[in-house]
Amino acid sequence: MSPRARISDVARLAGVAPSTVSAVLNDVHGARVKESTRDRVRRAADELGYAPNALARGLRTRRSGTLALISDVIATTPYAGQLIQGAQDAAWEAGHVLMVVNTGGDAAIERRAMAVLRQQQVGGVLWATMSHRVVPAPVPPNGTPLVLLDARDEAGAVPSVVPDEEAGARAAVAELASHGHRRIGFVLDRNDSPASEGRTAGYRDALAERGLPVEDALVARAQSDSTGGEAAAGVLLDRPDPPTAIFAFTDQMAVGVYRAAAARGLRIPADLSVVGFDDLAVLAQELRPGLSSVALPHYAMGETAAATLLRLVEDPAAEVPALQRVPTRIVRRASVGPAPRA
Amino acid sequence: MSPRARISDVARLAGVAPSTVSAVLNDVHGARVKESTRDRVRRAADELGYAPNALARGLRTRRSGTLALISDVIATTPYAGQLIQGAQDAAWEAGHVLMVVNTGGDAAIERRAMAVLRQQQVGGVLWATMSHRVVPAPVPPNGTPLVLLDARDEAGAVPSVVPDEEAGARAAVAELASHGHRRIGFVLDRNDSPASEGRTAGYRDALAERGLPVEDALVARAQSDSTGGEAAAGVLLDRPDPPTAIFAFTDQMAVGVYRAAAARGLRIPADLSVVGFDDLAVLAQELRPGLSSVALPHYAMGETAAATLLRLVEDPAAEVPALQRVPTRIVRRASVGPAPRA
DNA sequence: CTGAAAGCGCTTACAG
DNA sequence: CTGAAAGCGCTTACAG
Repeated sequence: MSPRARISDVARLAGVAPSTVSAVLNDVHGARVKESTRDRVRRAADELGYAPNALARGLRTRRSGTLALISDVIATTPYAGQLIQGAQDAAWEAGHVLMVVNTGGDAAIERRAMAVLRQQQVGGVLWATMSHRVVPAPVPPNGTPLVLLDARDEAGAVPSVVPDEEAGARAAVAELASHGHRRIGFVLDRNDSPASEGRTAGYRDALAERGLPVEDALVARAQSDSTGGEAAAGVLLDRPDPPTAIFAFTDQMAVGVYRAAAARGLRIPADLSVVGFDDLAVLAQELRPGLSSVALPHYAMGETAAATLLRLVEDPAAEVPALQRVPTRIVRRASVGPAPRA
Repeated sequence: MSPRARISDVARLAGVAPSTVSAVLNDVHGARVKESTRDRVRRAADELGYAPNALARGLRTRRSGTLALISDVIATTPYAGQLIQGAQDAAWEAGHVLMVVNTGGDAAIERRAMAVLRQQQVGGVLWATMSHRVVPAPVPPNGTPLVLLDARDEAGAVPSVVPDEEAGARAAVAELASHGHRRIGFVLDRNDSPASEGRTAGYRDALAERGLPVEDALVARAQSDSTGGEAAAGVLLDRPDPPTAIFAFTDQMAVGVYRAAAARGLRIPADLSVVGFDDLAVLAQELRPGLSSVALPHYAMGETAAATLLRLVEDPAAEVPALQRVPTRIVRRASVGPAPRA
């Protein structure tokens, strides 16, 4: 077994031709081989520890059994690596292996990556960003199926998989409203990203559906960190008719909401309820009280994107949805309580 | 260009034999080809958008140009995905592509993974855990080089790359001592991991080197989260001769130290200085004051491990260090101040 | 200075 | 029911 066994070694040991070994081991449909011969072949393969050479097979069949994931960076956001895990698991399930390459956002590296992956004959490529963005559609190797992950292309021509920002925001508002809150504030960042737009739409819709006030005085924007969150929450809390609950654009902004509340002698959740977004467990569960938050479905997005890509790999003409929004999930901790009596 | 160009297409267009194309495009050392012929070949390759088929090349040369990274899970710890990024960058730099597979810690999946990677003819495998552990040495595909990442095998027979826990702890103590602290406490978890042992050793050595007190009364163990950190710090702070500074085993335990201090009316850093470990930016930078912390070198570890593996891939008999400890780095924020006057 | 031949390890029609 | 042949797209001696 030192030099790896080849199919011809198995054939010789079993006393058959290589083509018979191939037919048996691959369970070729319609191949008529006596059961006793099959047994001999399988035993010989076992004995030699035979495993087919994927390069030779791929060369012949024109299917390498590989998928690739190209991303700008991995894990700038703490749990975004789950995108890779989900994609890998789905690829693996389907008998594929996943190659990863990071471009650091550099267009030249990205072109080289596409070229190298083409040489490697990857069956398809997943193109991911580590936070939901709209991007110019990348150019895949000639004829290679492509799916965008956590990104949407400007033209909408490439199938893409993104988090359902809107539903996430609606769930946050629902959580607050179900505890009797009527004046629900929203603290968000200053960028015009799909995340901002989606969450804003979800927030307003959820309020409107319930007949709750949708007022500009309930929304404040600031930079997307705890300092910004503190400032924005301060603005809302200092208004004449302040909210009794605040939905924060991110958990980091929610940290600022906690600070703004503390500075004003407001207790959470007795005086103010808070829901964040992202579910950065390491942060949300260490706050006191623990922060309820809407979790981004990184793993599921990776899985969905890989599954979509695989359908395209099997059949390039397959109909796949242009845009799949993957549901978020709300993680309840202790930052939401009943609305205080007016 | 619809069907991909093959080397024979380039040869035909350039009016030479495929072997000449191969020699030119691969810059084969010692191949005598007229400069004018080289030009013709290169122009033809360009014109056809020719890129060699890595499967065919790998089959012939017995080098697939791929490396693999097997890990239990990715990104349970927020920034551990950087391990992958570092490994990928190093592999890429050397003209290799990185395949990843997650086993979820399942031994059966791991065996299958090794088998599949062997079929894929990977040149070498990186075996990673997402937090420094001692493990039974995994069995790589026959003759394939193996390097452990963030893990050490029981027998010490496999080259491995780990963080320098000891130096990290020494740096934390040095940071505190340089601000005049003499009674420096240590709050750690209850597991007997390489991390616990290394950081404990570093803490004691650094103290001893400086002639500072090394006392059991300055060390408290508890579970590895903020609740544990709070309890352990409470024990230390309530003792007759409490520390003026605390080194926490993790940032999460440091959060508990902050709470214990607040509960006792101690301000950070005026009354108590704190240094954490892990540098979970999302947490450390959101605390008030920002937490100084020892950062784990995930990216550098990934790079180092891949570089080591590549040496083994080039030359299986290469001498590589059995154990490489990668330096940590201290990230200063605002939780360390001068020791209060006694 | 360049080309023809063999072969890497498979699978796929096809013949018998 | 099974085997011989061809070929996937390269690279590597080797011949001239």
